[in-house]
Amino acid sequence: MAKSENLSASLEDYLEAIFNLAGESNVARSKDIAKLLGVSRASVTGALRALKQKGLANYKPYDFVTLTESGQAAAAEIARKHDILKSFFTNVLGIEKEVAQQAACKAEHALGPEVIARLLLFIEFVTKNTEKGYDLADKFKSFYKKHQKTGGKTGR
Amino acid sequence: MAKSENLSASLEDYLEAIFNLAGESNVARSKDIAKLLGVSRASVTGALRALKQKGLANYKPYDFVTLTESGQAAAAEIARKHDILKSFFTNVLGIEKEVAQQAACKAEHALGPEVIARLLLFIEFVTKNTEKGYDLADKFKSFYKKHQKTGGKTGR
DNA sequence: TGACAAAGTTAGGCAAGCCTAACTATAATA
DNA sequence: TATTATAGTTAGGCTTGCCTAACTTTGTCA
Repeated sequence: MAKSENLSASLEDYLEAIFNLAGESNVARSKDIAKLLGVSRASVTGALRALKQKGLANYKPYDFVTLTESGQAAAAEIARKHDILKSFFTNVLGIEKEVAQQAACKAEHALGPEVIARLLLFIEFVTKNTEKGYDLADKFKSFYKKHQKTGGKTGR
Repeated sequence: MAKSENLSASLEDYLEAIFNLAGESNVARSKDIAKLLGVSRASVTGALRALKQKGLANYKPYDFVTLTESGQAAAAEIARKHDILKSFFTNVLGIEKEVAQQAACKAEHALGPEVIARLLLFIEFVTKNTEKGYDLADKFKSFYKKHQKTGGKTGR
């Protein structure tokens, strides 16, 4: 099983992009990957070769891209984590979608698997607490607003 | 004022290392920086030149390193954030010190200033909640333990 | 003071990722 | 089917950040 830990942050981005594109339209075109990631088509070619070499993508020059089984699995796992993180960033921290997405993409590699695992759990915990009526996200939002007014040093 | 956003993750690490070393012994030697960051002395030389060029370090070949005023300020800010993050990772998430330190160092650049600012605020909020008797960290710890026993998919 | 060790620097290389420009393959249509 | 546009690839280059090996400077001590 290909572990995502072997993947560079950059390759993870490509993998996730392919996964998402393939999910939407069943087709991942080089051009769209490039656009989605804001990168040149040439860079995509390089990445595809790398993903193929790692056994994550079925790649033939001048053809559509699909993910191998382990590529699928890795991508799904990456996407799952990103979604959780993103929702924490947006729903709890109140961050804008775009920014949250970006941050979620980079988080795993930066923080490392242990911190991420625990953080995901923490988010789950916070979410459950919310359901029970102790709405942490809401409470935090008031806190944040108050903090803004009183000119907290942490805010921008 | 030199903003830390202009600094690469790597240079931030060097800056913080110098700051910490200088704090302890008032002297930052190339050798110690190298050791602290797990990097060759040659790499340190390169980083010092970069920091000087950015006006953050007073650097002369074959001499000790000190930080300029803006270097000090930037380093202090970086260190402050790292400390907060680290304490969240260790105290709330229950991550090991070393790992937490590493993650904290990389977090800012990966997550970006907005997410970090909000996250620091969130940590502050959680901490305050703790003081009021609703000990989130503690509650999370039980949650985590329970989750471990029941074989959660998010855990390691 | 002269020789040696330690600290620091320079030179040269490597890998990852990105770019642009030029080329090739594919597809679409007159 | 020949032409042309579009997608994809290749070639060559740049930057960042790291490395090792060899060299220089500095400091120590006999």
